[in-house]
Amino acid sequence: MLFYGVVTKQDQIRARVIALIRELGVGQAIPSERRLSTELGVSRLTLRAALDELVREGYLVRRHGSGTFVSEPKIAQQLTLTSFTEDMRRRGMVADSRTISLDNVHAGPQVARALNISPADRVFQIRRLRLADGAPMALETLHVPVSLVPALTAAQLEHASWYELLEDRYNVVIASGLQTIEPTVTNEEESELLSVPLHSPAFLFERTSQTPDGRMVEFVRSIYRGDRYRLVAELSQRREPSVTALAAAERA
Amino acid sequence: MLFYGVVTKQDQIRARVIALIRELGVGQAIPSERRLSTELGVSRLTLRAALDELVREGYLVRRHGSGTFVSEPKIAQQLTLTSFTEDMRRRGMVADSRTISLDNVHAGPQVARALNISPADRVFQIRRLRLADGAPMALETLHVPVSLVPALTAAQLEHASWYELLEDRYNVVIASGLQTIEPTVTNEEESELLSVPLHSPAFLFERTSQTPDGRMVEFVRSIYRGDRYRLVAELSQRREPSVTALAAAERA
DNA sequence: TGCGGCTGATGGTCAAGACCACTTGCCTGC
DNA sequence: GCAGGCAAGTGGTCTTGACCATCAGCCGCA
Repeated sequence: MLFYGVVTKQDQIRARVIALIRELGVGQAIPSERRLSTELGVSRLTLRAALDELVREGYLVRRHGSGTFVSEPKIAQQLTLTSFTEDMRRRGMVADSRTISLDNVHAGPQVARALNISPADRVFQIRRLRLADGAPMALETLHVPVSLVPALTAAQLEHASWYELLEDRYNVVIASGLQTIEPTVTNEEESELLSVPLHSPAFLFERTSQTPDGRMVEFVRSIYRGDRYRLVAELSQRREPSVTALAAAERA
Repeated sequence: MLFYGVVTKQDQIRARVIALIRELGVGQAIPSERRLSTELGVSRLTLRAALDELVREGYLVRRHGSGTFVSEPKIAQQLTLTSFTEDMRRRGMVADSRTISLDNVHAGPQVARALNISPADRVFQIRRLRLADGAPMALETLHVPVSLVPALTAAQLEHASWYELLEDRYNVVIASGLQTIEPTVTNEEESELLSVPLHSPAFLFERTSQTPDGRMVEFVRSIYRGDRYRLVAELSQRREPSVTALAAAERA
């Protein structure tokens, strides 16, 4: 019946529980499942499905026989974010960017395969030096089909988010992507641009991104300084959410 | 009353579906939910709960109105798992291990800080070469307080999972951990053990793990060969359209 | 021959209820 | 006063049954 997006009851419940979570403090218990389900007018199953998702995402912690509690804001899952600017912001640094070159070139075999286009198709090849707190952090080589962003200029890249530019000016929205991470060492050019000694340890990130309907948008190859950048991941056991902080807090 | 392990019906179903998946090829459809649920003698909801998990873990993909299919073996989400053996299994390789040394030593400053103990406390320092399909993949240095596993011997480490050993023999369960990842290059010793040239790119993983009540259990430092190992992360946009969609629906 | 709609099968969602396992605190009996 | 047991409340699991949304292929009509 509803044409505009299917909003399931579960999604509505999710939104209301999130609102509830915001009202409560960390460690506070939300109402019991049975109470919440009657209050919100849904079956316990539906309520649980919504809570399940919130638990998986780290908003809530369940404690069998005791209740469901608002958990510590989580930081994990660094690898789900996409924007250098956002990444640096989370790390408490100020991001900046310096465009080194912008060329209209043939895709060539590797880029063509990554973007699922013909090697003869034209792409913009953009090289940017990424700065954090004013010092070089990463060297980024971005490939994007000319057909997607025909009027792209270097000026547009300055002082503007690449993804906002895509969305606002070219109406291209990125929905998902695949990123691989390898260790490497810097070559001469990279060393010079990043201001590190030759053959310094570095991360090589390769990312492809696509629109909701599966069109490939970009292929990005980034070299991150190993001495300034590292990944952090929280690990948690299968279906054994971390009760640690809560338990400790309550003992205190 | 029931003391013996809790094996839920859902877990049994999961195991049977995984067996089914192994029999089928990538892209093949598994039986419909209704058929599977009657064949396996469980309700459709229970069956779905098991499938949900397998979908989340990447074994299956659902296609509304069409069926549920065996998906490409996925590698993503490396960072949520803890066991080398499991990691390799997911990558379709056979894991093995060779213990190089096992020593009872003082913790020293770095390990003490990681494990939150005194530098004078004694820890086992265990070095293991990790093999995948018979070839060296990683070099692991494990530190664990002697007080936690007083009777540990090298023999116990052979052909047994470290985490199973902890749980079964010493009743130590690991609930969560923190892992950092950096790029590095191999030194002489690492190069020799891993059979790679000197100064080869490699990952340096450092992990600390703790029990549900916050006791630190282990500090692990692993060097992974960069030419054989890489991380893959799927990126997906935050699931916040719920809010806007909800607003739209309520206006309708 | 082509195409459009119909139809059956599939996954997606939801309800109401039941019982189990665990936690907590009260309260009784010692 | 204290310890143990008991009971209420909580999350965990599972069932039966129902309807909706989507897909794919069949079949009849043009």
